[in-house]
Amino acid sequence: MAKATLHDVAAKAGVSIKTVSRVVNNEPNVRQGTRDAVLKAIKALDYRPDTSARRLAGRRSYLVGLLYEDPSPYENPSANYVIDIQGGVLERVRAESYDLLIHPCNYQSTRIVREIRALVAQTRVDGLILAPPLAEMAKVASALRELGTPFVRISPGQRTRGQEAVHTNDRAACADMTRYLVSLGHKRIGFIIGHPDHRAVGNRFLGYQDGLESSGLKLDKSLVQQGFNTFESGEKSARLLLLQPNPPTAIFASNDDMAAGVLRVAHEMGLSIPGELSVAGFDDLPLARQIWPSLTTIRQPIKEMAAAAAELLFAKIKGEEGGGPIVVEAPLVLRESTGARISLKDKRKRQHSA
Amino acid sequence: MAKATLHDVAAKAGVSIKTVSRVVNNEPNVRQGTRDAVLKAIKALDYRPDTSARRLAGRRSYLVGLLYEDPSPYENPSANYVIDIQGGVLERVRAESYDLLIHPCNYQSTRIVREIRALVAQTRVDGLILAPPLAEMAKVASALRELGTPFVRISPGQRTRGQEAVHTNDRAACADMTRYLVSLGHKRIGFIIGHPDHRAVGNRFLGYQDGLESSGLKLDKSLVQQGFNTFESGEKSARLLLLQPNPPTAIFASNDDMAAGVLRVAHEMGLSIPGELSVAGFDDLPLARQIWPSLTTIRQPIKEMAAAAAELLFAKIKGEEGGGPIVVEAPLVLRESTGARISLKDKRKRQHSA
DNA sequence: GCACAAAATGACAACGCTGTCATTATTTGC
DNA sequence: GCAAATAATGACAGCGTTGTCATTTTGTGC
Repeated sequence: MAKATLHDVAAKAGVSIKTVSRVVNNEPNVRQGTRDAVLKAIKALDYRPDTSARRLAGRRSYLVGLLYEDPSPYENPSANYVIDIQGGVLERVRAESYDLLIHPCNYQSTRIVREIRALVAQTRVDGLILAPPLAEMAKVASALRELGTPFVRISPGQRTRGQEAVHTNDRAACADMTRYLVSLGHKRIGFIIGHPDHRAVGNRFLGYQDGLESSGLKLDKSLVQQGFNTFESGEKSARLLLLQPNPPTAIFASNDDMAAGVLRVAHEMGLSIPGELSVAGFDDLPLARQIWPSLTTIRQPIKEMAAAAAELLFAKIKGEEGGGPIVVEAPLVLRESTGARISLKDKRKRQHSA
Repeated sequence: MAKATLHDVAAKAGVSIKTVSRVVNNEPNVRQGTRDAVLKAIKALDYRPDTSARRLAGRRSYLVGLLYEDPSPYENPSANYVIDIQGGVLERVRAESYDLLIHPCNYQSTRIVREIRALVAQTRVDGLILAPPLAEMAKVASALRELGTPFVRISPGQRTRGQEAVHTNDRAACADMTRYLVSLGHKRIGFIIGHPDHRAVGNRFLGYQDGLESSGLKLDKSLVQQGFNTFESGEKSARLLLLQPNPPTAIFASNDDMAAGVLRVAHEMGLSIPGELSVAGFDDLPLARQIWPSLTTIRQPIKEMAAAAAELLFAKIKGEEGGGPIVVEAPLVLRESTGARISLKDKRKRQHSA
């Protein structure tokens, strides 16, 4: 059975191909009766518009691009993150019968803007979705604006021009986590800052500060280390934090990979967790459930964010206004790596009553 | 600057568009001088053939599909695996200026064959790359043969019809790993079999048996458990293995996720690693370096395999014969989770002091 | 050199759709 | 109820390629 075309449908419905085209594209000025007849013919013939023909004839490409940091090099962000983003975007993209063009890249490359320009020029994508850390690169955004290509960013650091981005409430969630640690009895809570190029992760540090403040604790700079989102940088920061004279009793890392690094160092040092050290992360990677002890963290609903971003992008492509920025809730996930602090004095009573 | 078309190039080179088309597609019957002139014009105008137009006019779609098991559900195979596959395939696909269609799916779905049929019918892909476990589904393969769509499989279980697949030497590598464990002094080596639907992983069990045999050890069925490639099934199998009267001193899991599960159970049981229990996995996921202790495993060069698969697919699409199946080496990676066995005497001392 | 085969090139119609504009129904206003 | 306005529909030319087939050029054998 050969593939049905507009002509087949038109013949079956007794109208012209242009009318069928109008129905398919939801254009106005088609009588309800005609529309129904066409719809019926489409269904009967299982007609699907040919994307190549549409691309060739029309102004649209029925293509959206997804730009993300290539996770294959070891030191780069998690594959799970990218997979979830792809999954969320694919879902929406398919629903619109668009195609998805995946494009892993390297945000540090000096040619990144040229690369993106070339991508847009060659593929003629109708729109682009940017994942961090590309989402927050000003030069990328301005290049795209100049090209007139609609785009939506996932978790950019700042909320300006909000309606083209999807955020999580990282800051508030981190404040909550910090207060939770305080509620367990911790007074010296270490923090590992995320990669400086990744501002959304920077907001997590602000949340930590908020949490301290609202708990009546002061920020102690000796308890804060700069990490780089990697497992290894988590290890390094953990050593710096734990080997000082008055080490923290809890460490809150800006992401799970670094938290996993902290856990590893703690194991090496023979610290019991959470008895002697509580550890918290952010992201809720699969890893968080698989390491030992399982990691208290904050769940980032990545797939949903990606789906929301795609939704937003389609609205932009269709020229719809408003909708505004989308903020998705990131809930705390309490697991084994955090617990009541055991000080030199016995605080086990507390544990029992809690 | 508007995009250059065949016409522009033809005008500049002083030939017809058909001749330009011939040059672009490397067709025969073009004089060298003409070819050079056209090539020069192409370069000068930075001409790139329009994929949509090609798809529409020609028989080819300049599209290859990548089918893999959706890794988003928690219990499913690793995201890293998929990312590496995508990376390897993308590399080759771009080099051929083809497009890549990613298609996560669910191999257990009853409609999987229909889904793939629909995919082929709608997108008209020129070829397909199948990742496990879809790579070894007979009904998928036969449906594709029937449709006449070229395809290449990555790590299918068996080596029949080899020239359309890329393998690793899993069996030999697992035999090596087993012998390595024996060389450390282990005589009771547990094994966790992979998912029964994933035959390539089944070969690993055969390798384990080979290794035992060549070391003069007999297969003890009480030391073998059936796993399902997941972290959780690794935990479960580990408990069954370790809680029996005469537990193994080493456990070799068919993949890293399960090995991570074993590690976790060992921690819970207070077993020191590798002192009281050695653990080995297979895959060398990033996880393998991040858990504690780091995992001895076998590296599967997934990205290279995927690139090789794409290469093979293009050869098939072009109708080239031969080349045969590709086998990629999987090297052992020795880390902290395996070590010399501590004798019964030492073990007792330790237990007492602990 | 000449007839003929083979190689090189070109003309032109698809491919399946959208955009433009002309044409034909249907309302609307008064 | 009639002209003008508006809604509904259709005819047709591209979009940038490839495939087919006709035409021209070059090469070959004798």
